[in-house]
Amino acid sequence: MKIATWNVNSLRVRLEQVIEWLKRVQPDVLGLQETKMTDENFPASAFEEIGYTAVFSGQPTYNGVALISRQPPQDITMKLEGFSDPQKRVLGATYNNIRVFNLYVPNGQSVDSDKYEYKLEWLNALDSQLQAESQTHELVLAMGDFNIAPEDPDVHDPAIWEGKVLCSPKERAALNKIQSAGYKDTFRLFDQPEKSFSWWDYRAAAFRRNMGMRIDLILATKKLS
Amino acid sequence: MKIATWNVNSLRVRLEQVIEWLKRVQPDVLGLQETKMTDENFPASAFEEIGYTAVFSGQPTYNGVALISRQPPQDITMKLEGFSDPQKRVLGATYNNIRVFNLYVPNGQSVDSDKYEYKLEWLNALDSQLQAESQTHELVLAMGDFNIAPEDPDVHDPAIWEGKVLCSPKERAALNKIQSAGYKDTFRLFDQPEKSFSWWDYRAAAFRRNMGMRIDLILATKKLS
DNA sequence: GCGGTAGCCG
DNA sequence: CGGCTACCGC
Repeated sequence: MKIATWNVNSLRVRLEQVIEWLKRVQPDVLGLQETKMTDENFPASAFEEIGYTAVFSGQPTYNGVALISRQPPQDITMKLEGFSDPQKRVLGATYNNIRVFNLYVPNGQSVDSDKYEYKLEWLNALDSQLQAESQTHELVLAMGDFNIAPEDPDVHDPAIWEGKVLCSPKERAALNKIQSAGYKDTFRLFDQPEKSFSWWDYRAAAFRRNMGMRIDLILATKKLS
Repeated sequence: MKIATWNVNSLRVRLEQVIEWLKRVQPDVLGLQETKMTDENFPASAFEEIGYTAVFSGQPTYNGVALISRQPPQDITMKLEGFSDPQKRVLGATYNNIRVFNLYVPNGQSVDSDKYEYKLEWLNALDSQLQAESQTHELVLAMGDFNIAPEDPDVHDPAIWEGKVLCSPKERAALNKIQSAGYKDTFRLFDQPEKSFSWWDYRAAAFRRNMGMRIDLILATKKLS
């Protein structure tokens, strides 16, 4: 199984690149975040034409997630249990006995904002969900844009980012709680080059200088990892 | 002398096409309307690079006129005498003893709007200006987006447009007044194909069906015409 | 910086 | 519809 995650920041704008990437890389499952489109507008046929199935949970302007897969998804869920949220950030589905969660964790804006509190509550609900899932499924995978850099090696300049949103202790503690319940950060199961990042801020021309962070993660239960 | 007029609806967006057109057609003078840019942003160097001089009178978002020419402009004016107007719709300049006015006549929106009254007042001031110009210059040319279809043959469907803005009697009377003072509608000095238009509404896919109007005009004093 | 929205104008 | 201005989020 080949499983991947991609924050597309508008699927309408990025569709052509996503289709080309799928044709080239041929993953079994691809999780998309920030599709930024309603379900009525979702370009399902573009994926069908190249042999993929899509499930999606979207809204206008913000958020929106999708799972693109070779096999049809089963037991689809679009929310975190017991956490009422109009924002579309969760898509769970089962493929061949692997329970897959595609997640767009709230960004949190800054540690002193309401959005940060929402992020922490959301992560708490995610922890509950993933704990429950690992009770009922041996093979669980949780991937997506976590908007958390797990540790300092995941940050281009830890001193600058210390305590800031994406790196703050409470977020990292929330992620640690999930991990200590058995979910492994799969990227760290193997040796990796230094300064391996998944996100670079548009605003600072950060990509050119590799001033990035690793905030997109694929977690997996022990058995799966 | 080859003289032309073009409502560009944003010179920033249309610049490349304007430059290519100038290189191909090589007019002596080109009047642009709806440049939609401030003078600070005007791309004067793009014209200089291909051997043209530009004068311009712009504002943010709306209106804005420019004259592009081989020869440098003389006796530049940017207003109608005795008509105070923050909107940048007028550019006059002299080239080789030809007095040229580039005009973006107000659209008027609808005959029952304040903008229609403004259009009529503006046209009255234009008449005064052009009368005065023809006293002091034998060769006067007034071109641009007049937002008036002079006569029914200039309208794809005169019945639909009867009495409406762009065709209403008061506008046509204002234009007739200018014409009867000696300014000729140069397009009608020669035989022309039926349904020759200069503008088609974006909104109704009007271009595809040639549902246009001739509202962009080049008027010239008798001696010049 | 690069996505998105909404409203204004012609 | 296709420009514009604004603002929002990351």
